[in-house]
Amino acid sequence: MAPQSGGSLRPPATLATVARRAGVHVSTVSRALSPDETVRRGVSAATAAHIQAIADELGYQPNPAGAALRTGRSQMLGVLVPRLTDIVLATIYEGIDAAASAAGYHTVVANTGDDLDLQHTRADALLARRVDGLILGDARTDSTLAADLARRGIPLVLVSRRLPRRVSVTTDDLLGGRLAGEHLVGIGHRRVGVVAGERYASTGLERTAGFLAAYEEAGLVVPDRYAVTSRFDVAGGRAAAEQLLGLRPRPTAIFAVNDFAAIGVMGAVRDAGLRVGEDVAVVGYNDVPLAAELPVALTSVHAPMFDMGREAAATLLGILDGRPGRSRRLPPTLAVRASTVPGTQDRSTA
Amino acid sequence: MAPQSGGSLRPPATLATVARRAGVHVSTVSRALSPDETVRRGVSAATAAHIQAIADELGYQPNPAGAALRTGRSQMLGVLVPRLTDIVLATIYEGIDAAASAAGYHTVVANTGDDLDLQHTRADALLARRVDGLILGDARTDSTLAADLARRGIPLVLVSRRLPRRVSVTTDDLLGGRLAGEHLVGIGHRRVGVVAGERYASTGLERTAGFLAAYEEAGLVVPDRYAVTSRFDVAGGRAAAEQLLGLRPRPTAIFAVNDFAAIGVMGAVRDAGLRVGEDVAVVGYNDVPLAAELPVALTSVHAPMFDMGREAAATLLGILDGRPGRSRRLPPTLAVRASTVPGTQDRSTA
DNA sequence: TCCGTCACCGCAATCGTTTGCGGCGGCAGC
DNA sequence: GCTGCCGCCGCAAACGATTGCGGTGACGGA
Repeated sequence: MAPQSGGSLRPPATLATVARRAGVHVSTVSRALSPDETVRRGVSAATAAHIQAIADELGYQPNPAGAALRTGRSQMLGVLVPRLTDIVLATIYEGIDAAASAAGYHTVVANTGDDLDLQHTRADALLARRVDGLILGDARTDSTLAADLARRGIPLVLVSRRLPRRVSVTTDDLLGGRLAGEHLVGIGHRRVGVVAGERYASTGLERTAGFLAAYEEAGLVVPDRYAVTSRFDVAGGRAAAEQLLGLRPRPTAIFAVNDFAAIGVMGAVRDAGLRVGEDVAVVGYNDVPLAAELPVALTSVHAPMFDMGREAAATLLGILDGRPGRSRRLPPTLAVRASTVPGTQDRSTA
Repeated sequence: MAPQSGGSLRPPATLATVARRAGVHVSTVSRALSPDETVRRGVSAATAAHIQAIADELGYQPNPAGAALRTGRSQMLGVLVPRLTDIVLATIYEGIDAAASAAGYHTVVANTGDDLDLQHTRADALLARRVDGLILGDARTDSTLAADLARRGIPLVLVSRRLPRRVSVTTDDLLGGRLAGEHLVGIGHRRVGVVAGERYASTGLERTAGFLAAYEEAGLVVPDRYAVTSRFDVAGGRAAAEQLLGLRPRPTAIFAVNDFAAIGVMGAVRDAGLRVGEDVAVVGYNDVPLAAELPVALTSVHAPMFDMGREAAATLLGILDGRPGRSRRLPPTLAVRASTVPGTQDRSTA
């Protein structure tokens, strides 16, 4: 292990070092320095202060290996994501890490690329590291991973995507899809297409369902072939949009369940010689920072990604403390921009 | 600690468990299961196989806390980045993690937001976790952090940004800037502007220097006021570009040391009623995936971000093994697109 | 037959922390 | 003055893995 802050190049201070200097037993030092207040009460205020001073002077930092060995808890959380280069997951992860480190936990993250085998492999690697719990950002409806982990008693919280009987923190994707649908209905689009994302992700499924529900309630039905699955990236959105734009009658608006897919849609619209916002309206989902910066600013369902991460971590920490975990669906809002209402600068329903 | 893979809900198997079942001493099990081949040779092939079989059957996973306590090494690397939501750093981090996990190491990452205090705080938190070494993705020329860590003997590698006397893995930013400059010179731009990034980052400084050198060698001098500092994000690029476009004579091309700044530049160009690529050429740096997908595809200096991360991790692992660390500058290439040569689909010098 | 060599394995200490238990005072109550 | 209580602290046993050292047995050579 690397030399620590205690001094230039000597071995880091331990409880024993502090104890010797303070003229007390290591157990007393351990108690005096405990974060747990009830434990700290086991030592008098005077000696506690004395020990604290010496610990500071020596730059004492508890060795997590020793603590983990004794307590059986590593103070680390594992996080699985499809990929960290996706800004949505990266933002969620930042929220997770913020909440975790505020509680004295560290997080270890791993990419799975939405690959079924890799999910298991990476989860096992994290568990081999003895993480205290897991946050899954890549739950798939066609995977047994979450169920397996739950059966093994691993403290577990899903984020971003949901699964039937598991604790999860997501946006209210049904509502988000509905917001998008109501918006397009409201501005007069009667023939619309949906870029629905991967069929194994609850996000795409529910956003699509909410969107279609809004249309149904308006008495408009969206034929099946106007809703196509897709990858979540730019290329996926582009391919799906090309398919939709080939339909007759051509849709006058397209809802993509993900901003990057929406960017792909915009590209396909341009390539077809049509104008985004004028000829074809486009709505995305998540409202990533880039959405407002595009040449034609993208109307998007705003999702509180950072908050989702924070809540997910808080929920998992609660479970580790023995409190029951409850699923939450954070409310999305709609940010209307030029891709559906040309001339709009930026306004947001909130 | 969470129940492990060994069984449904019983405590995870330990060396002792395996030893008892195998009828040997724990030390023999430890040796038989060691990743180090020379250690493994201390036990006969027969017993090793027997032990291995039982370990597999029991799903034995070594407890890292025990190993870390004894060996003094945690098999964890700490990584500091400005922010993980920056796809450049996220990609570099993926490279780091790929190399680290292939070598049996885990990585712990922390955001510093390029904040001087936070850099120290987060580094200390990582060291308190007893990481075996540190990779700094947020080195600043005006910070003493790297020097402090080096003085304390912490194994250290910089990535993305350089610092004079430290081991680093970066792209050859001087060359990258030069490629951008030579390209613009070559297509006839004589009056150019530079969005130079933050003055504390070697990336912006060297990319700018390389760019200016290319112009000097062409006998063209870029006046000081045509090179402005900026933040690295879209808004920063936009603000800087507004300033540049206000100059007379107006530059006919702008080089931004970062793709997101370049996107901001493109926005400012449009807002000024000019056409990107036609009236004002724009060049970015890094060649993030989005660059090729923009409505006007962005010419950009391609940087091997994933490889940088992988090399940085490999270098740090080498240092941990006692090998001397050597700095590397990976060669960038230029991807020419429509933002400088209208009509270009996509071609890349490689 | 005896000794030396070597391969294989066990012994036990050690890393640093936490925590149940017990001891030792001092103080109050009777 | 004795007993009981309680606040404060020390003792020692864990937790799980690694490793220097020494022991045991087999085997070969003389």
